Amino acid sequence: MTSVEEPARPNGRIRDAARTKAEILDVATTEFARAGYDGARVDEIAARTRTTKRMIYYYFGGKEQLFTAVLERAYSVIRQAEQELDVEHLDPVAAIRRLAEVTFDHHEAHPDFIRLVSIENIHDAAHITASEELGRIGSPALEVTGRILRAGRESGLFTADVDAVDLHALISSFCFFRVANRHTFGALFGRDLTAAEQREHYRTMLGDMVIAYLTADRSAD
Amino acid sequence: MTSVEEPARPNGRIRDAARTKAEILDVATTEFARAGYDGARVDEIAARTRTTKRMIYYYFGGKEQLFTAVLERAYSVIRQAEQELDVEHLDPVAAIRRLAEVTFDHHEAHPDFIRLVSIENIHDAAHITASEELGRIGSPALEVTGRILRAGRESGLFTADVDAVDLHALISSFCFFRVANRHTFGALFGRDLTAAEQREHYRTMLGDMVIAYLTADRSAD
DNA sequence: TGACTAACGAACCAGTTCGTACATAACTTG
DNA sequence: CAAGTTATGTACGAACTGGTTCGTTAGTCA
Repeated sequence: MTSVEEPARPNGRIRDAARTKAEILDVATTEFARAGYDGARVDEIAARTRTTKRMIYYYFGGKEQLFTAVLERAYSVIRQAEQELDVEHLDPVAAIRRLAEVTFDHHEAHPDFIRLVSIENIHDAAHITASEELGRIGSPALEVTGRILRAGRESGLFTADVDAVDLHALISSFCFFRVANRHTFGALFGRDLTAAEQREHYRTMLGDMVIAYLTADRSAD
Repeated sequence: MTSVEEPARPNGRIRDAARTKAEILDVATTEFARAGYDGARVDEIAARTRTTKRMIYYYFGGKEQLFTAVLERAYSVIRQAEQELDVEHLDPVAAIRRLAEVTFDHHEAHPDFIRLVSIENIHDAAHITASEELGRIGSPALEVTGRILRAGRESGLFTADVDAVDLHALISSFCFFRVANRHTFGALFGRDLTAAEQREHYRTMLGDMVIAYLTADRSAD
């Protein structure tokens, strides 16, 4: 997520709009993810930047718009990762398992993003709803998923009555919960869902769960 | 969650410690769930009460302790619901399905609780960790779940390698995600996971998923 | 019944927080 | 290189916010 490279310049006033803007976004992402929207302090974000609070208002307009910009960039990262998804050459079962694994890995790799999503939900997705940019992006992975599901159903492998959106919800829920709720879960049940040595266990568990669900014998129904 | 009954008394100063305390907790629960910890305002909580801010500090000590008290009460509600769980007379498959349904229903019925859990996770479960009361309560349902799982495995019905805690995570994740992330999910994918007409679909989906996972044919492994 | 205490209310305070007014320096372009 | 534009830093303030101070009243018990 850190996209600012140090130009290793001496200090003194430098004019580099792109760098300043990107640096503010980087710091703001960390700060909002750490403390929540209301918990985050504009002064604190500015202080961790090589520029001043003035620039936050100059480039983004205010705290609210800054948070929206943070969300927009965070979502664009997933969209990009999804577009690189290459599973259509696999058979349906392997493709879905791969999709689940990619989702799992992405959640694990971006805990800050998970926190931002939690925070945005506490605010009833007000910023996403207001953002034109976020309204336009669907999810590139959904179409791929839809095609795989159709192929799996046509070949008789998949029996479950779900569409791509439902399947996405099912996969995401497990990945999301494991990262987002690890603190309360750990405190209450004494198990760290994100412990490194459990990683493979949960990754396999997710894949098994999804495939078992999709391919379950429903002849008794 | 609303536990304060109106005594229908005329106004003027009344002395009722229990009522005042409970009313503060009720209002604080709503307010924290609505705005998050930092977003919630002590003045606002007081204003929505029939008493004053002074009483919040008198009874709870401060904002932080008030939030902890809110969490403690919210968790005690589930613990109680879990203790009323009566599934051990059912066969393993029916028992687990029932467990999943009860969890599903509880999440749906208590969206405020879900929000509080999200909020607490943003704060790294600091309050739960600090609370003695919350440290003591495990989860009464876990032992029941463990017995069912063992019975299912002994009878050869269940093949999955999971314990009660993992199963609880699996079930909770779907129920939690559906409620907690409904706003961002709805905004991005145009589907309201909590729409009334979809309720049965997702409730069934959860049960099917859990049972399919637990009973999947693993002879090929 | 009168003294004591738990419960309560109004006003206030000190520190914080978002946002802005003003000044100025660094590039760009004619 | 002069004039204009873009980018940047400093200082400040009005409103808010968690927490407290001080005083009062309702219940209760010797």
